[in-house]
Amino acid sequence: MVDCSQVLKEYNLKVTPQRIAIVEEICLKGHINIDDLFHSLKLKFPSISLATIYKNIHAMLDKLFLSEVQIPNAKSVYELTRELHSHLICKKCNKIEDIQLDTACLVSEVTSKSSFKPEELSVVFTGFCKECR
Amino acid sequence: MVDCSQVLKEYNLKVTPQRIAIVEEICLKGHINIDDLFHSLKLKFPSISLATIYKNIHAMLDKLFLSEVQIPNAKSVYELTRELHSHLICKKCNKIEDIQLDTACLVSEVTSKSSFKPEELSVVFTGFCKECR
DNA sequence: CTGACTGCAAACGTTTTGCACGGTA
DNA sequence: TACCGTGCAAAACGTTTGCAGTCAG
Repeated sequence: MVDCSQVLKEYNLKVTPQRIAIVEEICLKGHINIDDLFHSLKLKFPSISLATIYKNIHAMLDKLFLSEVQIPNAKSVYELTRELHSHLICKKCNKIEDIQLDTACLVSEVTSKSSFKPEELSVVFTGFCKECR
Repeated sequence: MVDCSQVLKEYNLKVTPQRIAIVEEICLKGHINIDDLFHSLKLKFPSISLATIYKNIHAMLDKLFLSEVQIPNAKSVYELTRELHSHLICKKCNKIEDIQLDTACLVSEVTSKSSFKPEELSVVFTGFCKECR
C-alpha cells in the first residue's frame, strides 16, 4: 500500500485528512469519478464539500500526480499517474480495466505518415468484459 | 459534396433548413464543437436556438449519423460517422487532424492479453502539428 | 504565525426540458 | 392534417468562485 501522506509531500501538497482520504480512495478503486469519490468520502467526513473534492482533484492534476481519463458517455475518472497504459471500458457494467499495450507502433506510424509531433496518447476500448460478454 | 438533405432522409431525419445547415457546416469543417456550430449557424439563421443545435446533434448521434470525439481539456467535437480513424490534436492551435492508423494489432493484443471483447476504439494523440511544432 | 485548506453559499456555464407555434411530409 | 421540429424561457446540472473560519507546517 502506498504511503499517502508521503506521496502528497513529495508532490508539494499539504497533507490534510481529506487529501489522504482522496488518495486512499483512488488507490483502492483504481479509477473513480468525482461523484463516487464525493459519496465515498462523505462516509468518513460527513461535512466534506464537493468544492473540496474539485479543488483537490485539480491541485493533484496540476502536479501531474493524478491523470484524467475521459470516458465515452460518462463522467471522467481519475487515477494515479503512472506508466502509459490503455483502458478497457465495459458497456454493460461500466467497469474500467487497465491494460498494457504496445503503442510504439502507433507512434511511429504517426511520425512517418504525418508531420505531427505526438506527445500524449489516449487509447480507450469500449466493449464487454469477461463477465458481461 | 455530400447531398445533405438526401443523407438526412436516409437516416430517417426530417429535412429542415436548420438540419441541412448543421450537416453542411460539419462537412465543411470536418469537426466542430457545439459553440462554434451555433455561432456559424447564427449567421444564416439569426434566430436559431442553442436548444435546436443540441436536439439535432443528439438526434444525429442517436442515428449513428454523427460521432462525438472527446478532446482533452476542451469541448467535444462532432464529425460525420465514417471509417475508424484516429485523431491528432495540436496543443498550440487546437487543430484536429484525422489519420488512418493500423489499429488491428491493438485489437488483437487486447484479445490475446485479456478476456475483454472490444467493440469500439478511440485513439487520440495530443502534440504539435506541422505548423506549431 | 502565516499561508494554505475547508466548507458553505452563491455564481457560472452548459445542457436539458416544457411549451406554443410553425413547417414538413 | 398530424406529427415533428423550432425557438423561447425556465430548469437542471456540474463546476467554479469568494469568503470566513480553521489547520498544517
